Amino acid sequence: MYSPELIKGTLQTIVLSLLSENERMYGYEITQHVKDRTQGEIQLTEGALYPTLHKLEADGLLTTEKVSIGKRVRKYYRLTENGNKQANDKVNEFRRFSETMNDLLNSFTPNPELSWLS
Amino acid sequence: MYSPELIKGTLQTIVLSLLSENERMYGYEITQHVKDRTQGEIQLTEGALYPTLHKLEADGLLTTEKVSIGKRVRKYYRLTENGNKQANDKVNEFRRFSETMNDLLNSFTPNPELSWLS
DNA sequence: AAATATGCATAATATTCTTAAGTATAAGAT
DNA sequence: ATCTTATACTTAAGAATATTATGCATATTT
Repeated sequence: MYSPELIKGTLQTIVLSLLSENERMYGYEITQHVKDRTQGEIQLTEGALYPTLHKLEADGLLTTEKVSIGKRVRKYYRLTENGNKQANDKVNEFRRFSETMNDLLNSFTPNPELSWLS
Repeated sequence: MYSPELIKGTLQTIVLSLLSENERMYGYEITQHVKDRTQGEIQLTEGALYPTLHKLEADGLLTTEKVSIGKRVRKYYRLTENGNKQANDKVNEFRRFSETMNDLLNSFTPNPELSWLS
């Protein structure tokens, strides 16, 4: 697992991009999808995911539909047009950001013994 | 500029990696260095940077020395041994994370018109 | 029958950042 | 000379976002 600070700020990007590939998904499905696709390296917690989904819905980027599965109710999320635009923007931004960061860290070579260490 | 959430959690990584390349640096120098090297795409704010430097020092990852420049006092930061280890760890972690994320977003192709949009 | 998996929600807390204000010296422009 | 911008550090208030924990309930596996 990655230290949690790193994942911060990428949750919306992850959710929107997954919903761009899949017509509709529900919360639990999203957590499993991410876990599987990252070999367990990114595990979304419910306490972070659900509030985020609610916020994206409130912002008009997602719509919901409830579907009964037996006695349980599943809540599916689907992108709006605006949500799709945001998905494009967010994913592109992350890719640019990750390049910028890697450039910035590029001159860095792990060195266990720097001469000037105190 | 990137949306601030994205940069969250990378500040320590940035600071530690820069101090791994440069024997010692002071706060303002770090902000300028990052700004220059990222073409202004990442601009550290003082309100974020200085508390972080103080925390890293409190955690024993950095040491400080004050140097008088005329009437002003400049505070230089330098890695400790532990700080250097953390620098290695943090940079490696970010690189892995950025790969994981890019894999996760990989199947994503920007598409302005998904058939199922609501 | 018990344990695990599925499924959603929210409150309390912690972390980390933004924004803003305060303080002060140095350098460049008008 | 004076004003503006750059240099340089600090801290407080507030916002945003996540962690941790709790609660509730059904379904499946052992």
